[in-house]
Amino acid sequence: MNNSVEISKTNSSKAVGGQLADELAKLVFDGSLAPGDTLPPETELATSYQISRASVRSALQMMETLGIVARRAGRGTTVQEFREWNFLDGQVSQWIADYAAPNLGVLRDVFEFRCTTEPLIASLATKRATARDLLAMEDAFNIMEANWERRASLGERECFSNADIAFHEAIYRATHNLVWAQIVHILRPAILLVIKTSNETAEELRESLERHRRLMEAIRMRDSEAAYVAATRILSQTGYDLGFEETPGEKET
Amino acid sequence: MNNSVEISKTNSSKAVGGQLADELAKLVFDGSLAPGDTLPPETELATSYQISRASVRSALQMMETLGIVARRAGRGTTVQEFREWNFLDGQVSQWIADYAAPNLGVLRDVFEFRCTTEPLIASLATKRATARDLLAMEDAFNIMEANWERRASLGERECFSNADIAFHEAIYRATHNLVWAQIVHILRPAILLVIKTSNETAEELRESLERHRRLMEAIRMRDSEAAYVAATRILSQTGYDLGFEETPGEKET
DNA sequence: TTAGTTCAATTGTCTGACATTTGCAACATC
DNA sequence: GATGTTGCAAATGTCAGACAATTGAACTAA
Repeated sequence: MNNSVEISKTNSSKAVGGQLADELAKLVFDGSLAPGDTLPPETELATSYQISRASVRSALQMMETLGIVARRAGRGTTVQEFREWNFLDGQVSQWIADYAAPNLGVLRDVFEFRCTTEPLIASLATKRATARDLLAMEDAFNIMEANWERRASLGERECFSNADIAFHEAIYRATHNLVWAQIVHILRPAILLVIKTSNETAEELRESLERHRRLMEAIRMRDSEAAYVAATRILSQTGYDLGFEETPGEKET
Repeated sequence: MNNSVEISKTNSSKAVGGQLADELAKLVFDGSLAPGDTLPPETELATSYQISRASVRSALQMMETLGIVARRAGRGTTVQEFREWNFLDGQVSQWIADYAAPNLGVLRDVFEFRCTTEPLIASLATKRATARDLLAMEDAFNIMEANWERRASLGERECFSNADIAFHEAIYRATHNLVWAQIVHILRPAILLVIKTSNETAEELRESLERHRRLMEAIRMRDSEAAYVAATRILSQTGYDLGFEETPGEKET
């Protein structure tokens, strides 16, 4: 195996084991390695990437803990089925966001999950949000607002999408419930997918911003029903952008 | 440090690293090691448990990946804050079930989460459940029914609680959504807590069984509203058993 | 005071060896 | 031929010892 990527001990903030985990995760998430496939043995990975077997084991141990691969003495390391992947972990969702093909089945499930839960989360947030939570939402919203015109250009797009993610994260955290706070990780790949997939016009983006503003205001005013509706509308538009729903969802009273 | 538990290479199905991870997890989850505390250095753990440093590192790597500890070169290994723990992971929730004090704050959040979501999950399950899903629910229910009388005795209690867990798991899985399927892991510590905490009479247990039966029937009949109500009632009783709610929740029409 | 230096402690990495597990093939036995 | 046994090769698991890199604190000098 000839690898295009060098793993360096000094030229990276990450440890060697972590770098190899990134490389292997890329292969798994972009489909080069499918569930059931067997990875090269540790010794081969070590010589191939020119690192020690200890570092290889560190990487594989990490991926095993995250449910992505399974290791058995004497047999080797095999890629696990999707359902075994711990994709509510922050590292895994980051890998999905970075490497996964946009049509990964998980992402449709994530959208359905958001449709079911986010209106309730928004509603719950109206009852729990502190000043600090509102500030986090407002900060994120302001960055979105300041960058929406430049969403088309690739450089600024990341700035906008990070703010979009931060906005929704802030709502999850405003529930002050540890379970919702964990689930927040799935937002990153989910929202990045929308932005990569959809090709919204300037007018549509302005409307999207307005929907976010309404949700934020509803939470600020502790208006539970309004927050529920506002969250539903944002997701309805998201579903339309992803091609999951027919109507843009702006027709309700 | 003198350890009461031996770590053996042969007398256990688990690898040495995994055994040490269990030991350290016990210390963390029962409160002997609090967030912010520093663990002994790797070399000390190695001599203390009489295993190699490689195995110690394997254990610590696992706990780091699960968000329970953080390691920094030169500084050592410290216990992370609760919110960093990846308690939607199966291993972590198992540790919570096995070692955590029943008053762990997370468990209250888990209960709130269940109250918000399980009626919706039950409702969704009515639309998705396959024959195989119904079978899994029925199998679990039958085991509960066969063991409810013996719930009091400690030996049989585990049999009942495992069936209880399996019953609720089956409903989550019946959504055929990967996200809900991941979240299923929090059920084990949550349900074990109820069984450990509450001291139900035989009559109350019979009523609990009846509530479960109604939920199962509602899902079988694809009656979305009935499933929603049935799930709500089970949780209402659960909240009462845990001391979170006032009324047993059987008064609705 | 402040900036730089040294130093001890700890995790990160490397190397090489051996132990254990696993599946399979060859073989022996009935 | 069917079946049980043995031996072997491949892979992960564990061990031991050494060195590298990182960090923070104590120390020193301008």
